[in-house]
Amino acid sequence: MTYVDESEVKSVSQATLRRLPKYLHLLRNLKRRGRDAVSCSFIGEHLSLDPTQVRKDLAVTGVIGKPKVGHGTSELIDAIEQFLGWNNVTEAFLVGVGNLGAALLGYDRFNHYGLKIVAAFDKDPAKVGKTIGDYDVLPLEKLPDLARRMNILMGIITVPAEAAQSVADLMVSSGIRAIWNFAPVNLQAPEPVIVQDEELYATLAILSRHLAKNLKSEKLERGIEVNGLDS
Amino acid sequence: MTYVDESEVKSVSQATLRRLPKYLHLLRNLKRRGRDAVSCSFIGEHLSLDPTQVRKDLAVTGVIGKPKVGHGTSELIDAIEQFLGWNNVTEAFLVGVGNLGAALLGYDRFNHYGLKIVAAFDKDPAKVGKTIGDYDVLPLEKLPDLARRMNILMGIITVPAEAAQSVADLMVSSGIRAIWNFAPVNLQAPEPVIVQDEELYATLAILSRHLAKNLKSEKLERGIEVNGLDS
DNA sequence: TAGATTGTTAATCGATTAACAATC
DNA sequence: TAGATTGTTAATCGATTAACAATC
Repeated sequence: MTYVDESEVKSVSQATLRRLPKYLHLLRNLKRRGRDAVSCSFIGEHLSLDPTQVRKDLAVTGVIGKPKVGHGTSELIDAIEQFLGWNNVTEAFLVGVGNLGAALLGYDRFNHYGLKIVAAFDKDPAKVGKTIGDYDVLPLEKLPDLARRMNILMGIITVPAEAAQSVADLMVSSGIRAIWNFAPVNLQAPEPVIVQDEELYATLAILSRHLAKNLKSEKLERGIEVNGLDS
Repeated sequence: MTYVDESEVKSVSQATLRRLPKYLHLLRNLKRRGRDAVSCSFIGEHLSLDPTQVRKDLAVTGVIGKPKVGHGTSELIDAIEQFLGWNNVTEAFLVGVGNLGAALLGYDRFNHYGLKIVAAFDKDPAKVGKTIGDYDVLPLEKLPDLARRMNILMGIITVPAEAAQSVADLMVSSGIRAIWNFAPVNLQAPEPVIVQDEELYATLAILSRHLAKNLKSEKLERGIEVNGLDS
């Protein structure tokens, strides 16, 4: 039995964590428009979510609302930011300066989400030394030493699938604890490192299936009697 | 009661749909290496998934395996591609030629996933007329007419959050049925259109929370007695 | 044949949703 | 005060996992 207090560092479902940025985004908009309190029903309506779910999600941050009033907008924003650590900046290294990598380097909005990419690396000698936006592309060999010295905890992988695991290994052995992986492969990493895949093709699959199904339905409907009564 | 046969056009959980591209990617690799049959346990091991889950997922495509052998690699690949409609090319329009939009335009791998971006649009007159990779950036006003004439069913939104809903509305009114949304907002679209958000910040939230939690644990551990026994 | 693997039914688990007392 | 909204406990729902007979 360890004495790391679970109420202090409790585990929250990924589903909840994924919704928190949506709340944050909405709340920031509301605040900008001068709204200083908001109910969970209001949030739910705007994000197409069940109000009870909103309430439960927000509860993980520790905020307490006022009956009949709701939650203070600023208070809620602060609570979510603190819960996600977005009140502090996390510095990250990015490896793989292709199209996608370059796009992320140029993405200036990450600073609202606690993230700052501080260096970019590539294995390809043709890319090393080039400048992309504000970044000089560094050789991959320099990553371990720099990561240690700068105490970098987050790595972003935007290399082709084949190279992704070896980059992950390098990151892990350099002290990186959290990996944001854009390559379409299952990466292995030992505790306490976590890997999160950005599965572009997963999203595409849902859209593609929707269209494929529609086409099929239409064909069927053309051949088969359909009446409009439901049930 | 409609006579659209549910066994032909059945509904599959999003979780399953999201895993199909992973299977596909692995299977293509295996095929390339000359493997012509594969068991669900093997797939599960490589993707860190329960073998029963793999079996159920693959069942939606209609493939039938052989006891003791597994499934034919090529057969499985074909089945998944057909199920997702990736055996045919879906043509898509992209709106918003910023960093991310440009990256997607330059992404040459989509053709393995049934997608072809055929035109790029932007509202900003400064960007219209420019060439990005193989694409001439067209003015947004041209989208409706072109979409109708080319029978475009998929739209990709890479504009800022504020502009996303109006772009979505334009797409919907131009006959587009599936929207891949990279802007961090909840978009509304009427049936039978579906919107899928690519929630970059959702993934980031999970990673950030992991790091924030780690830091907290470490602080706690420094102050509080911890012993290594579990349970 | 023996046993690896299939497909399917049942059990478990966790997340979402509903119900409701507490309260500003 | 009355009622909108909270926080929480219980019910529902769906997805994952386990169990097992069928079979090449």
